[in-house]
Amino acid sequence: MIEFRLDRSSGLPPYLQLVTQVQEAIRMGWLRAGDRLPTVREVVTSATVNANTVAKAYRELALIGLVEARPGAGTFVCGSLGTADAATMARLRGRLVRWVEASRAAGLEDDDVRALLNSVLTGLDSSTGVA
Amino acid sequence: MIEFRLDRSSGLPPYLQLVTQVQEAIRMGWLRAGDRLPTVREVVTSATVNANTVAKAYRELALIGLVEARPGAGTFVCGSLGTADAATMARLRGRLVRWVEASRAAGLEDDDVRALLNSVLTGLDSSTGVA
Amino acid sequence: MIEFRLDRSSGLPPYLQLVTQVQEAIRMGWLRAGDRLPTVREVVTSATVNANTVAKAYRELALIGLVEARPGAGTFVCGSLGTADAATMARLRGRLVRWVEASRAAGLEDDDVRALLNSVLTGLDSSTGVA
Amino acid sequence: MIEFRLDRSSGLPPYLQLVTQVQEAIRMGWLRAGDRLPTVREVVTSATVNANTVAKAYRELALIGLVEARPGAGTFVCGSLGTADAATMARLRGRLVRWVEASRAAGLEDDDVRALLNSVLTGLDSSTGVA
DNA sequence: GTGGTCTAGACCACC
DNA sequence: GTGGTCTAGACCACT
Repeated sequence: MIEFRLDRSSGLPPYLQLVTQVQEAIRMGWLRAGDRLPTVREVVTSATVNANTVAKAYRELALIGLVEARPGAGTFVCGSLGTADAATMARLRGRLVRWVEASRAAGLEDDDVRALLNSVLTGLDSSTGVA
Repeated sequence: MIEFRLDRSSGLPPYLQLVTQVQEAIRMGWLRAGDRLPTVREVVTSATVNANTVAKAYRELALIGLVEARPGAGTFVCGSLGTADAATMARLRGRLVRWVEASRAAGLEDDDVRALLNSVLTGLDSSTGVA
Repeated sequence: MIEFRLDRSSGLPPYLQLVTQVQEAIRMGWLRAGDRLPTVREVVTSATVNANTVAKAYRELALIGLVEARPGAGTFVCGSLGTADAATMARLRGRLVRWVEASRAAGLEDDDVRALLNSVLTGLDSSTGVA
Repeated sequence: MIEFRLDRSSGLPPYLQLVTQVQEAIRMGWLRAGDRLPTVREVVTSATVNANTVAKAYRELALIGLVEARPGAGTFVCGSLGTADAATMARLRGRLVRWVEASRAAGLEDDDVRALLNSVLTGLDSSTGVA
C-alpha cells in the first residue's frame, strides 16, 4: 500500500504531490493495475490533509485514466505508465545508485544532484552556460 | 547571462521557478559571485512574465542571501551553493550524461528518469515497496 | 459571451452542467479558440452557484485541453470539438428544426423528443423492444 | 423485458439512469400498463448494480405513479407517458433515423447530434449566440 | 481584479 | 464503510 509523504515547504500544492507520488509509484512498478489506493479517509489521517484535497488528487488521477474510483469500494489503479522491463530497470537503477553514492562522497547534496540531472535532461551544458 | 524558462503547466508558482533556476545555475557554477542577473525588464520580455513576479523572485533570493540588489546598477549574485570542484563535477556530469543516454535508449521518459532518481535519493527501493 | 443555465432538478451535478454547456457551445461554434469565458465571479452571481463549483468546472475543462486559465486575465477557449463545416451544419440544423416542429405538432414533449433521439442513437428499435 | 444499461462515466447517478430508462421505454411504447419490470435480483445480475440502487429507482418510479409494486408478484407498469399514436411515431422515427444517418455521414458524433437537438429544443440559435 | 488552493463541514449515492 | 459534490470562507499567486 502506497504511503504518502507531503512536503509542506516545497511550494508544490499538496494535491499535486499526491498525484505525482501515485504516478511515480506506477512508473516504478510499486503500484499495478488492480491495486487499491488508500481510502481518502486513511490518507486524511496519515498525511494530515483535508479530505477534499485527497479527493481532488484522486479525481485528477481518475480523469487522466490512471485510476478508477468505485464508490463504496475504493479507488483502484487501472492504467500504467510504461517504463522498461524489470531487468533493464534494475540495471539502470544499480548504475544510478552507484553514481549517487559517488556524488554524495564528493560532497553533493540532494538538491545539487537533482539540479545536475535537471541540467542534463534539459540539455543545458556547463560549457555553453544556461542559454 | 542566465535565461529563464517558465513551465506554466508544472503547478509550481512561476516566481518559485525563477528562484529555483537561479539556485541551480549557482549550483552548476554557471553563475558566480559578482555576476549580474538580467534586469526585471529583460526577464519580463524574454519570459512573458509579470514584473511583480520577477521582483518577488529576486526579493526572495535576496532574503536567502544569494543575491544582492544594488539600486541603479542591477541585481548581483553574492553567495554560493557549494558543490564539488570543477574537475569532479565534470566527471560526475559525464557519468550522468552516459547514464541518461542509456536510460533513454531503454525507452525511459524524462519523468521516468526523474522518478527513478527521486526513489534512489529518498532511499525507496523496489524491493521494500514504498515505505 | 456564453450564459450558463443550471437545472437544479436534473440530477446532473451543477459543475458537469457547466462543463457540458461549454462543450456544446464549442461544438456549435458559439465559442471559438481565443474567446473568453465569463469570470468565475460573474458565473457565481449570474447562476447562483458557489465559486468552487465554477472553478471545478473550469479546471476540468482545462485538464481536457478545451480551455486555458490565465490567472489574472481570465479563462480562454483554446481547443475545438470538430463538427462539420458551417454550410452542412446549417442544412442539418434546418432539417432538424422542421422535424422538431412536426414532432411537437404531433403532441410530443421535449422529453419525448429526447427519448426518441436517444433510442435512435443507441440503436434501439421499436420493433425489437429494448434489448 | 426491458434491459438496463448503466453508463458509469456519465455523471448521472445510476438510480436515475434506471428511472430514465423506464420512462423512455414507456414513452417509446416498449413498456405498457400491466407489463412487469425485471425483479431487483435480475437487474442486479444483468447490470452489475447494487440491489439498494435498483430498489431506490423502483421506489422513485412508484412515487411518480408510473409503476406499482405488488409484493410477492413483482413490479408492474401502471401509468403512461402519452406520445402520439403508433403510426405517427413510426413516421417521425423514420425521418429522424434518416436525419441521424445524414448527420453521421457528415462526421457528427453522438454528442454533436445531442448538442444540436438540445440547441434546437431550447430555442438557441447559431445566429443569436447563446442568450 | 483574475484563477488556484486549502480547510471545514454537510449531504448524497453507492456497496 | 466507500467516493462525490456542494457550500462557505480564507489565503495565495498572478496581471
